[in-house]
Parts: sequence; structure tokens; C-alpha cells
Amino acid sequence: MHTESYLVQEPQQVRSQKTMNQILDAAAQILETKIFEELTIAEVVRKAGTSVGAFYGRFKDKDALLQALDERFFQVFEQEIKDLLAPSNWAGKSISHVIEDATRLMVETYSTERGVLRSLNLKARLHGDSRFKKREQRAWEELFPQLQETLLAHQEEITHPNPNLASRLGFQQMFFTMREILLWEPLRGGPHYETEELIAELTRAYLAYLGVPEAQQ
Amino acid sequence: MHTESYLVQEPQQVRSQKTMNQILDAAAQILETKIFEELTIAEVVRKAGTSVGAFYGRFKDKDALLQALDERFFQVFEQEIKDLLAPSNWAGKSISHVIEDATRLMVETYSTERGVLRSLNLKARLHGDSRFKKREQRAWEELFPQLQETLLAHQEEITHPNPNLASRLGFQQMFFTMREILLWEPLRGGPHYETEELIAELTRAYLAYLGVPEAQQ
DNA sequence: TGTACATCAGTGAACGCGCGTTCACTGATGTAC
DNA sequence: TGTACATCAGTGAACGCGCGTTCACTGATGTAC
Repeated sequence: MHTESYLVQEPQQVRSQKTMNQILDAAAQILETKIFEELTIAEVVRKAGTSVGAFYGRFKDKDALLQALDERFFQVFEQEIKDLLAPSNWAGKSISHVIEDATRLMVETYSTERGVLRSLNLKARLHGDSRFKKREQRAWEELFPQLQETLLAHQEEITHPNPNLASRLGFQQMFFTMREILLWEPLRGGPHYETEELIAELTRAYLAYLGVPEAQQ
Repeated sequence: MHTESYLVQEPQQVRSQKTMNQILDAAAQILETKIFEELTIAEVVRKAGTSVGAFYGRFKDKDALLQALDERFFQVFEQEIKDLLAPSNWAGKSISHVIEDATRLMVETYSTERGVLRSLNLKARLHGDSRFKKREQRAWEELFPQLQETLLAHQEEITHPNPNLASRLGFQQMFFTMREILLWEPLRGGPHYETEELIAELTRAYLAYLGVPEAQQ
């Protein structure tokens, strides 16, 4: 395995691998209730049952911790996207199924990984900074082009005058709304939506905007 | 006028009022390209042509500066909302006009005040903290209940099975998408939308989701 | 099977940097008589 | 119309606090012969 640039050194012994996992788990847990800037190294290592020195023996700096969490998350997420996009998967399915599938993946993922995703999302804004900005768009870039292609293949079902624009803005609406509702609304006690309800409504909204007649759903 | 809690003291002389305005203008200008946490007091006063001491003679602390910008912004915005909601204004208008009006106000406001709004939005997330959280929701609370009431008055034109839910989630979609596209997408070079196009498409999406038949638009 | 040596892992006190904030002081403005 | 005094405004160097980061050191693990 190649040396990850954010690590000082890859773990070589079981012992250190274990320590690293403890650090990542502790951090992820802290991020459920705090954002990354509120988290201190001291707090992480205390919770992980290790020391500041051990931390810096592994991670280049504080940001490297978030990068490692990012890496760990995307490993799983990208596989799920690949499975969803597997050529056979959407063959012959209706637009409405395709959109529902994509929405479901997003909603379920963002529900499960609130803490880490909240901080990644924030980080991308705080520092218009390279690494995190890129990564945040990956979900997008992996999923959207393929989804769009699939939708445009059913172009005759779309009554919006500009299917290209509509499929893009519709996806953005679904994604931004989902992210806002799942990651941020809970913090300010906004209205709560059940997972299935949210999936259903976001799908419905997307389809309605594309102008897919109900008969074809 | 009552003493604002975030100010050490209200300006008493023209001279100090002028200094204060210079500080606010300089800050607003800096926020066009930086976020509030990147802005330093030293930078603001340099640009404003005044001194650190002058700053603290007026503002309680750094946060007070953002609060003052917030205050200045909302003064204008709330008046615009009031005008929009004036009883006579929406009387007899179609759902589609009502939604377009609301969307236009939001889009135009957020286009004009990018800098300050970006930092206010961020601040509300960084510190789940009282003051800014509240203020961020004000646009919402001032505008939405009235909008919803107006929409529900035309309930027969809405084919979504749950008009109450749909008018709320539809508004959230419009608002979140608008905010994301105007405040954050430019930073990551996302696709650009013309103001009129954005208003038209967001309106269209909202109406479609509510299920307002095209004939009635 | 043991010994020597190299590298990996881990410890926690001390350091240092960036900025927000304070403070002692000077000058400007307003008011009283 | 001038003088004295109070308050407002403004200056910028110095301070200090919170964390991220370093560093000198100890112990654990692995490898060679």
C-alpha cells in the first residue's frame, strides 16, 4: 500500500494499527456532538486512551485526522456508489426508480455518518482549501454524471423544456435539501422527517420538477 | 434609541458614527472574499483607517462586529419582507405569482449580500450558539408562515396529498438550494445560474412539487 | 536459544504562535458660567 | 468671549490565553546471526 501523505507513517504493528483505530473512533464519536474546530487533540487522545505524542507519531497534523476520517468514509461510500451504478442495475428501470435509488443512497449515507460529514462539509467552507473541497464533490462527481445519462436516456418522459438543466438543478435540490435537513436542521430543532418520508418526498419533488407524468412513475 | 448590548456605547458624535460606519463597511468588504474567522481586527481597522482601540471603544468584542452587520442587514431585509407581505399585495394573485414573488425576494437579497450572509450562515453552524442561530431563522419565520397561509388558501389548486408538508418542504428546497447556489457554489466553481433563470426554475420546481396544474399557473 | 541492535510506538511536559483584548495615554468636542 | 472641566474618541504597544506541535526520553517489537 502506498504511503498516505497525511500520515507520518503507516502503522507497522498491530499495536499501532489498534491505536490509530481508537483515535479515529474517538474522533468520530466526538464529532457527533462537536464540530472539528471545537475538537482538541487533547480530548481525542484522552478518549482514545493514548497520548498526544502517539497522535503525532501517526498523523502529520490536526487536519490529517479529518482527512483520515474522510478516507475511511469514502472507501465505503464509493463502493456503494459503484454498486448502485453497476450497468445491470438500472437497466430497464423507470426514471422514478432510478431517482429513488439515488436519493435513498444519499439519505441513508448522510443519516448514518452525520458527524464526520458535518465536519467535512464545514471544513470545505472554512478553508476554500484544496483537499476537502475536492473530496466533498466526489459523491457528486461519481454519482451525478451517470445518473444524468440514465435520466436523459428516458428523455421522452421528461416534459421540462430543458432536461439537461432540470436533471442537474433537480439533483442539486435533492442533494442540498437532504444534506441541510440531515446534517444541520437537527441542531436548530427544525422539523423532523422520517427517513422513508424524506426519500419519498425528495424523489417526488425531483420527478415533478423534471415533469415526469404520474402515469410513468 | 435603546443601547444595543453588543455595543460598548452608542456613537454620540458625528465623528464616531462615521468611524463606526467605516468599520462596518470595511468589514463587509473583507467578507466578500473571506469568512469571518479569517478576518482579523487589525485588518479591519487598517482598511477602515482607524485603530484597534477605536474598535474596542465601540464594539464589545469581535462577535459584536458580526452582530452589527447582521443588524444592519436585517433592518433592510425585514422591511422588504413586510412590504412583500402587505395584505393588499397578494390579494387575488395566483399561487404561482405568490411563489415567484417570495423566491425573487430571496434570490435578490442573497445575491446582493453574499459576504455578510455567508459569514452569518457559517457562524450559525460553528457555534450552535444562541444569537446567530436565532437571527438566521428570522428570514424564515417572518416570511414562511404567511406564505404558507396564502398557499393553503388556494388549497384546491394543490394536488400534493399533503399540502401542509409540501408547502413547507417545497419552501425549504427553494431556500436551501438558493442559499447554497448563491453563497457557496461560486467558491467551488459550480455551475452558474443567471438571476432570472434561477428564480424561474426554483419557482417552477416549487409549483411542480405542490402539484399545481400548469393551467393554473 | 540467546544476545545485540534497529526501528517502531508511546509518553507528557514544555514551547510558541496568532490574534483578540486591554490599558495608559493624548487629543477633540461639548457645556457651564 | 473666554476659561475650566467633563466626557467622548482615538492611538498602538503590550499582554495573555488556548491550543497545536515539538522534543527528549522510555519501553515494545522485530530481526540477524
